[in-house]
Amino acid sequence: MTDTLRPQQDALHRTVLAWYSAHARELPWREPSAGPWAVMVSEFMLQQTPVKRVLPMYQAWMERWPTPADLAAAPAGEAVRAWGRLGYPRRALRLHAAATAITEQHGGEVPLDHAALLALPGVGEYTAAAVASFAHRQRHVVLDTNVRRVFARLVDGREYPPVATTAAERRTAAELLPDEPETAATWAVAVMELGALVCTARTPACGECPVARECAWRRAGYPAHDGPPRKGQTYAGTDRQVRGKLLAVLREAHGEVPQSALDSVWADSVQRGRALDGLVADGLVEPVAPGVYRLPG
DNA sequence: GAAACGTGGAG
DNA sequence: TCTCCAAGTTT
Repeated sequence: MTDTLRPQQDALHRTVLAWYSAHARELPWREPSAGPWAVMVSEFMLQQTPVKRVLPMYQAWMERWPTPADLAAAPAGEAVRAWGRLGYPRRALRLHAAATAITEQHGGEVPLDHAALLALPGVGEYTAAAVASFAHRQRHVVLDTNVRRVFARLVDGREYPPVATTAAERRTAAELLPDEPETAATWAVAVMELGALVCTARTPACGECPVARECAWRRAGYPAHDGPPRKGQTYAGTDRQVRGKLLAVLREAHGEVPQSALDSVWADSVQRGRALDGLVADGLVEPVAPGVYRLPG
């Protein structure tokens, strides 16, 4: 950062960090006792999934598999089953695969290095940065949907960030990131928390916002989002819904499942077959004999 | 870069 | 009821 902006940034940092220390939620993966594995598990579960729904699954998961080696020792299908209705079950498979890689290639310890984290199954740019920052207290740009929205409003004066992450967003986040690693790590989670609790997507609580006075969006009079419409997702009638129904049957039946049990959840046999093939291709379902399926061993 | 990938709660 | 959205990753 430039020297002229430094006093301004220091003030911003202090304000947000003070807000965080007063308002941060107490979440199990933020406890001092939570190690890198706990952080990694929480990050996988939190991908596109609200905290409220993650909490109970997370608790059960960590009790059952307290270390990567514990999870790696279990069949992948057990991970898929324990994932329950969290959604995007491929995450369970990838978390299991990540645990296996950590056990076999990293001596059972979650890697410290951002690049090594990124190489793990299911770990993308965000999750690698989050684990390196939150668990290992390193300095990284952590850009999730909350942070992008906060900066879009605070810095760019827009209601929402662009559809896809841009270089400009990365630059903004990098410039605002405190120099000291420990401070940067807390700043990252603090901005995220601000986006989750105050600077929310639907109805932001600007009256509670510690940086409202500095907010470009507020200064501009809260202009409504203009750009291209934000992607809406349809679900009813899609292959996704069928996959969900099929996998639910497999999860709840402990053991092998006959074709007839799967046939009963969706009438359209063409779509049903396509969905089942997809699940098998993804490794979420294992054919054990003609017309017999189960979760992967 | 677009599209696929689950599920449930809130407004 | 129906749309929007939630700590993204992979192909």
